[in-house]
Amino acid sequence: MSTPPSSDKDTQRRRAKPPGVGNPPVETAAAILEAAEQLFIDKGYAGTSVRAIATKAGVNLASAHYHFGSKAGLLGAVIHLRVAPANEERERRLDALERETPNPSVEQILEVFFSTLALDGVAATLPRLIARLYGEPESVSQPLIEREFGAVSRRFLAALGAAMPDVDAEVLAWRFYFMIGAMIHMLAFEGPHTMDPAERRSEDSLRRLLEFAVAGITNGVPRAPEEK
Amino acid sequence: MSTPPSSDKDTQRRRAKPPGVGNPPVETAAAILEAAEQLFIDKGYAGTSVRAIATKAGVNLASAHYHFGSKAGLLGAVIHLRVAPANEERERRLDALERETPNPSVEQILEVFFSTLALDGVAATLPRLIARLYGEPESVSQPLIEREFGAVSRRFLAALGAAMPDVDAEVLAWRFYFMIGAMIHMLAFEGPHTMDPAERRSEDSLRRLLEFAVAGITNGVPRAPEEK
DNA sequence: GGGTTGTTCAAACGTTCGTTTAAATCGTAC
DNA sequence: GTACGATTTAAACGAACGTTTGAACAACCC
Repeated sequence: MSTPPSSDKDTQRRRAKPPGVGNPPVETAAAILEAAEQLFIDKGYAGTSVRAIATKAGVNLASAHYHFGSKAGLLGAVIHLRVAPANEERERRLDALERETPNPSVEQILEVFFSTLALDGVAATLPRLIARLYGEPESVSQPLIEREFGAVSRRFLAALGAAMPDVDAEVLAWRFYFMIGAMIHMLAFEGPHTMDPAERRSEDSLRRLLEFAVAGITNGVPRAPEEK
Repeated sequence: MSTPPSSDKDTQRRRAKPPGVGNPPVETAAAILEAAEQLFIDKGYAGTSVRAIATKAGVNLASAHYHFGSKAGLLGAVIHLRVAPANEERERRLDALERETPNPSVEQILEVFFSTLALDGVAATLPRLIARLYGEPESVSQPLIEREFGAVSRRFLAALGAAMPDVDAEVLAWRFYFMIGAMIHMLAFEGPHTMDPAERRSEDSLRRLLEFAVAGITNGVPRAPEEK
């Protein structure tokens, strides 16, 4: 059952092993991560079995525990693999914006925040992965969310606060938090028209989301005061 | 193991049966629904076992299948039990608004939409239940979402369209959909400050959500044209 | 009373779960 | 070539899963 037939029938499985040639260890771990990511997205964490991951990756069942310790550890690794680079890029772009523009507008800040959703390498999976993470019970999701998003959220919240000095910090935090909800929702579920996952990250969708978010965050007063 | 000790120690369990006195059937089904609802909220659908539900409800394991056919059927029943009354009330209130006000504003319409979140009898559980439902894989959630929310969503979308005749229908649908995301997010997760579940439905939270939604839906042009 | 219907019960069905084990196999350094 | 650490393997662990079964039980009609 667990020995795949000699004919590797599709691209889903890891390369068929030439007899006697071992695979570099990194490949097994990478294959597990990739398969786990896809399945977590499609079925959720509780709905995905380690066996299904191992089968999809074309590796032995025990390899998942060997490399990642446990199913929960595997989830953490999958999340971190995708989220960390995207967040680093987010911060890098915000740094650049603040360097080039003395008083960046809310729209500019949010554009940076959303732009990473369309990054190559993360765009194909990250958004839905995040959305799924938020859908898990809080005991699973909360520690990971804080670990992965805590710092970057505070960073952007501070930048928005600087762009809107008249808005109370707590009020702003609420609006930011609603905005996150709108984003997660767009990434996770079908829009008003049926969309395939690629469509969900299209320029068009992101532009609409940006427009909505700017209006909500500024409460319909999009222009930052020219001078304070 | 499955026979509870004679001392019914808390309110969680069904009433201890006086020997020889059968319970009306409705009580068993209701106890199952109540327990299932709580567990689906806390652990999600895949994360909840029928055994856990039966134990929490203080009923036999087989009763869940007897009354609801399957675990999926039980989920459907739980969702419908809470959602249907809330949606009926939503439509009733919208009817009343449209009857009393010739051209209701976006804010008035959204206030009606959100107000049912604070209804007695549904407020304690419905919001988190909805949020959890949205977190499940689409194969589980999508049919239920369409069945339970399809009609009422189209109804409110039409009302919003009437209040904003200048806005393209597709654009409005997107904004409505973002708004749903913000709502779900607020109901499901901790806000910018740690909240207990009751806090999530407080007047304060709903007011902030309403403000955000009005700004987003109108794109910062809250006033409907006085006359067209 | 007997028969019928609806419900609850303990027990078990086969399957799948996350995890562990111990042997086999690898590349590499000696 | 042999010893060694790192990795993969087949197999099994006990537990939990959704579901089914058939007997017991309660209440009602006649």
